[in-house]
Amino acid sequence: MPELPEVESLRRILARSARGRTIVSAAVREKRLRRALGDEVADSVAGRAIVEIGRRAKYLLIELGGGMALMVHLGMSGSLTHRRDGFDPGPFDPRHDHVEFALDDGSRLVYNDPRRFGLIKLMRQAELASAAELRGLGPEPLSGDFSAEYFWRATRGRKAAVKTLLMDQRIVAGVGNIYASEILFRAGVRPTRRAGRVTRAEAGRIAAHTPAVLSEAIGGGGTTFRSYRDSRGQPGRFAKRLQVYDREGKPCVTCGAAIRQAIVGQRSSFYCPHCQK
DNA sequence: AAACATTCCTGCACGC
DNA sequence: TGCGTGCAGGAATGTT
Repeated sequence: MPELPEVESLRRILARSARGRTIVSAAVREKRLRRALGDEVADSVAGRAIVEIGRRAKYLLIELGGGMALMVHLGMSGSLTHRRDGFDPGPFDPRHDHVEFALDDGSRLVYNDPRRFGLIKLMRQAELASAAELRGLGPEPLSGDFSAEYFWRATRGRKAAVKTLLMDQRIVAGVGNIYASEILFRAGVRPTRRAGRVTRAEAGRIAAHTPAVLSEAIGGGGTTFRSYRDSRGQPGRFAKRLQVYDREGKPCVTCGAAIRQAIVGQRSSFYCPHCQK
């Protein structure tokens, strides 16, 4: 679920609902996430204000008072919900409410993650830029830094499938499995194509459609494929607008040909055999 | 019951 | 030969 659009939607909602609040206390019920949570996290965040909510790639960056910051990654199945009295838990199994932050207005920020592939890490704000998770990330696709020329250069000589490179966080930050298929459909390039064989024009279309698809998805509040919910517990509305993902055998929205599925780099990929070369 | 929205690690092949 | 890089495959895990 959580690729860049879902994390950005989350960031925007939290910036309105939680920024400026103070964390009164925190409780860690399960610290075995992708990496074990440090024991000091709960005590260290208590009393700190939530100053700003940022994002880099698929990482949510919560700036706290006193020069500290929380780095949050949702993995495959994570969610961070802002709950107050009357919050409908919906699909959230309370057994997977692993970390909870109580805020000064009585609301709670709850990190829920059934598969525990996610990450919560407390660090000094000054250390963020050099953090192992963020160092080495490619350009942000919505910043304009992910240009046609850049992608063209990045693909030269590469034998891996173009979809694999589009999902490589070192090449461009934030594109995951769902949006990679959507971007390549709009660009008219098959996900299986060797990256080194992508033409300059195709690289240009991919670079152009990447921010376009991601922006549209953010506008729709992200994509709910199975269980994703935003911080208010709402599903994303972009799933209705997916043109190829999870549509194997269904007609292409452009030409009517049956959408095909292929495994590329271990990941399920979808494309139109007629529109994508 | 096979598949899965993400990332990290290992091991092999290749080229300089 | 040795080293770095690219790439494939698998692992982590619970749910549907």
